Amino acid sequence: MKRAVQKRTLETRARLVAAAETLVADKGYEALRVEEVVLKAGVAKGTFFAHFRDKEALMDQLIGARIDGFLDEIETLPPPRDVAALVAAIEPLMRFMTCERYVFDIVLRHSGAALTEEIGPIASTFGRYDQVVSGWLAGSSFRRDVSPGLLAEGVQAFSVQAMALHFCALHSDRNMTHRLAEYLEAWLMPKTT
Amino acid sequence: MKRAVQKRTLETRARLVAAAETLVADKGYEALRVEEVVLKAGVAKGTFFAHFRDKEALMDQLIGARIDGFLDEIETLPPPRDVAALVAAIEPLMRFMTCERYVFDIVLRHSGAALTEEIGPIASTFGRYDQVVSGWLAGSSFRRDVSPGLLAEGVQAFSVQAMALHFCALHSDRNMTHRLAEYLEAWLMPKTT
DNA sequence: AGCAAATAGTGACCATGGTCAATTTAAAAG
DNA sequence: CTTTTAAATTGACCATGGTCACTATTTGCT
Repeated sequence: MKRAVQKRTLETRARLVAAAETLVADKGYEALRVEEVVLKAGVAKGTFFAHFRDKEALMDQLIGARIDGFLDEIETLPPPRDVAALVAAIEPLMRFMTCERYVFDIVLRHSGAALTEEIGPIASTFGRYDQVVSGWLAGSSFRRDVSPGLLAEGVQAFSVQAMALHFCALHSDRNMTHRLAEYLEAWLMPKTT
Repeated sequence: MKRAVQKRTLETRARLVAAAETLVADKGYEALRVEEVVLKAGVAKGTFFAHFRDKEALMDQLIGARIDGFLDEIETLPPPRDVAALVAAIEPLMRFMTCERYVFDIVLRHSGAALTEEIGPIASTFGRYDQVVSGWLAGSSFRRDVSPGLLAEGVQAFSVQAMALHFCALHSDRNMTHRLAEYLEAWLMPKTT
């Protein structure tokens, strides 16, 4: 027989998340230790793993929540008229995703859902992202020879590429958006003869 | 005063790599344990870390070597005339990179060099890959409105995307190459009106 | 209320990657 | 050949994520 989740459960979970968020705000994602989280939340270590499969599951949730926040912002924007506007729209999100190498690694690892039924927070945001960009591209002045869905996947692929290159010392910080703009210009507005 | 590397050093390193390769061949990359490697190589644990910064550095080397092998093959091929040929050429490499999720994660994490001077084996192979594809695209019948270098970066971005989606249960195994073909058709031969 | 079943929480314990002061070995100097 | 010095090796030790048998609590039933 199945029972409803107890209030206690929600509280504990909330305390764990709150503790983790505080610690992250203080020292960043990479420095987060499960030990510190449970200490701050006032629960035993085992409890943590009763709520999260592993440390990454917590990260998935924390980071996914942040990404969702950025997507909320993005959704309020009008459809971009050109590549520059598109890049400007998603720049804050990209900045967050590359705020730490560790964060970017986690985002990458979770961007594709591991299993169909087990779509995590970050994987969901990628779906949302695709949705938003598809919508933008559907009624735009960008190329029309391929579907908006495919176009959006391409935007995602190039965004990831631009972020990945951001971590090479060769390519300096502010080049990330320039690089993306160059990619998207070629992707969304090919000038083939 | 600096001294030349001792023969002993090379031998030890070779034994470590050989032991690791055997173990990987037997149980795969993810199951590799440092403990087992040093046991098989007949050295102490500390010795391992005197030769490799961490376990990932070993993985970088092992996987990088394999990728180089695939690139050797690829380089013997004639420049592909169309997208299908291009995809067919790089398919074996993609298959290897996605043979384990763990392998793909490592490849991703190392594909961009961490520091300019610290370009690891995998990062080098990505440079080589770009080189090869650029060469192919330079004198081809694909689009010419953007540089071969940029085109090659796009091929890389789409390859990564296709491989990443490969791990979603939604997209079945043999769809990886189809997906890539679709991307590259749109990327390399845009039919904009 | 009192009991039974399901759920939540605990903390000692384990697995494994990684460190480092001490030791051994090889090469150069005298 | 001895001494000196740099390099290589060692293994006890640590850090940290993760497990699990056991205890505690809540919920539903009679």
